[in-house]
Amino acid sequence: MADPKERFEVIVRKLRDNGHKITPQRLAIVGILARSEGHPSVEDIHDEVKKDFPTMSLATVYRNIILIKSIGEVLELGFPDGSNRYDGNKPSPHPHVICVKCKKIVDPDLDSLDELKNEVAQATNFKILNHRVDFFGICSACLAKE
Amino acid sequence: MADPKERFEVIVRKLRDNGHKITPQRLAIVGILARSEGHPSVEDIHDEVKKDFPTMSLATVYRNIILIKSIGEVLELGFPDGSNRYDGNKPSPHPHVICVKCKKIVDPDLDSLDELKNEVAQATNFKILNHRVDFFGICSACLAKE
DNA sequence: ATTCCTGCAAAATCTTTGCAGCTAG
DNA sequence: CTAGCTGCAAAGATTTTGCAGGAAT
Repeated sequence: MADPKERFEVIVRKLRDNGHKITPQRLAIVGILARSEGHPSVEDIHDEVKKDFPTMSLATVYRNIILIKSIGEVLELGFPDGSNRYDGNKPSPHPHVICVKCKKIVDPDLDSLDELKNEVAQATNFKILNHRVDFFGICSACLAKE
Repeated sequence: MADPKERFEVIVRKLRDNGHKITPQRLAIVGILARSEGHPSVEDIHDEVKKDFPTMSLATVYRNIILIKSIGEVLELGFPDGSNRYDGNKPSPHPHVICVKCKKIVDPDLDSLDELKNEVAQATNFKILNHRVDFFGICSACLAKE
C-alpha cells in the first residue's frame, strides 16, 4: 500500500496544477481516496466526510470523484450488482480479488499479468491501453467459517 | 463462436427443464442471446425483438435476461460507463478485448489465463469461483485509420 | 473581482415491481 | 385449470444537472 500522506499530496498538487480550487470539502474527499481503506463506495465516502462536514451533499462527492477520475488519480471499480467502489491509493489498473461472502477486496501481486497482456496484444493485434482484471471467490476466513 | 442454433436449443431445454414456460417472446429473446452478435445491450435486444413483437416491453426483456442469467446461460458485462452488454453465445467467463474507438469486442484465446488464476489462488488463499478479465485498447482497423 | 465550487432540489437514466389480464402446459 | 408470463405504468435506485449563493485565488 502506498503511503496515504504521499498520495494525498500528489493528488492535491495535480489538482492545483490543473487549475482546480482547493476547498476543504475537496480536501476531505481526497484524503479518503488517498487512503481508500476498504475500497469505499460513494456512500461510504459521503458518510465519512459528513463527520467533518455535516452539510456535504452527495452531488459534491460525485462531482469530485468525476474530477479526480479525470486527472487519473482514482480507479473506479464498477461491479455486476451496479455498485461502484473507488481506489485512490493505487489508481492505475491492477488486479483485484473479491470475496463474494464478506466483500473484502485484496490486491495481489501477479507476475503472470504482463505475460497475459502481451499474449492479448499478440493474439488480437490491438494496442492495449488499459485493463480490468478481477477474480471472485471466497477468502480463507470465510472458508474457515463454513 | 458456438453454433447459434445449438446454443438456442441448449438454453430452451434448460429453461424447460427448470419448469419455465416457453413463450414466443421468450424464444425471441433467447434467439438473440444465442447469437449475441456484437454483444448486444438490453436496448439492442429490445429493438431487435420489437421487429417481430411490436408490443414487447422493456420490462419483459429485463425479466428474461434475469431469468436466463439465473440459469447461467448468459454472461453479463457491465462497463465503466454503466452500460451492460450480454453474451449468451459463450456464457462462461472469458476474457474480452474491447476497442475504445469502435466498441468492437473480441474474444481471444489465452493460454496464460489458467496460469494467472492459479497464481491468484496461491497468492491469496481464496477459493476462486469466477473472474472478469477485460482489456481495453485500439483495434488494428482503428489504428490504421489514424 | 472573477472564476470556480457547493448545496439543494429537480431531472435523467437505468432497472425493478405491482397489478390485471392472458397463455402455455 | 392454474401457475407463470406479459404489458403497462408507476416506483426505485443511482448518478447528473441547473441554479443561486459563497469561497478560493
